[in-house]
Amino acid sequence: MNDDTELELLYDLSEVFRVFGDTTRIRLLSALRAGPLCVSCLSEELEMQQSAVSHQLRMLRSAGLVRPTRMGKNVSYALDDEHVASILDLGLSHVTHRRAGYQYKDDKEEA
Amino acid sequence: MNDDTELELLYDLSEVFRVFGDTTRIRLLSALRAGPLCVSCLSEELEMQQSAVSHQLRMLRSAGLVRPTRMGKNVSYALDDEHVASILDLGLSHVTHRRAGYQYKDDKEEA
DNA sequence: TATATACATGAACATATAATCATATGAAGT
DNA sequence: ACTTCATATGATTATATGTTCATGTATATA
Repeated sequence: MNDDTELELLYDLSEVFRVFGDTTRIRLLSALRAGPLCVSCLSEELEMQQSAVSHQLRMLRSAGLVRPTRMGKNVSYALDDEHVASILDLGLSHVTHRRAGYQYKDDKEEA
Repeated sequence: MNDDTELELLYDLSEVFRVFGDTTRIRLLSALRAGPLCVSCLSEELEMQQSAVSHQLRMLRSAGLVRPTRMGKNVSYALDDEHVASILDLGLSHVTHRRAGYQYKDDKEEA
């Protein structure tokens, strides 16, 4: 793998994480962990406007993290990939580990 | 765990991913995977201004992803946590898996 | 102490991004 | 065909974010 390919890979990598790196999208993914849900259900669950939810679902779709299935009038969304759940889990374990008391020497209060 | 705590957890989670979700920071983390490096080395490696690198290292520090150690005039940065490498790896495996030919029905060309 | 080197940081600016509003599309029922 | 319900999407706007420039701080060395 040459430097250029590696760079592209890193670009893709940061793009994936960027998609995970938003509160609304994380909440959507988290809600879908329990199983597929339609847009209006997600909208109620997060107490957000349907439009906002749809916009974010679109991003998740483009990133290949969720998959839509039409069910009559509704569209049901599901996590697309085992990786998605794994990444969520690993992130969670990191966060909870840090919460559990592990502290850093400085920068604790930084922006 | 009540809903409030869960919500906070998800906020923290998205924050962690947000930090990973930038090209410069991913490149920094990736460079540090091979071992600790000082700021000027990272600056050269990424071919970016020292100031930009420092700003991003500050974010990585605040997030607890890297740890600085002063070595004389230089400051050496290292990945702070095993989790960091794991998360990078898992993200990479997701990206490479998708690259390897798995394609989605639509949304392939979306923004 | 004066100077140089390495790094950090505040301010400013340009760009990216998420929510909202209005509206379009699409499916189901009358 | 018309209406209703569910979802998608374009445009707009407010905010967030990354880089640059200028400058501050810290360490080493003459």
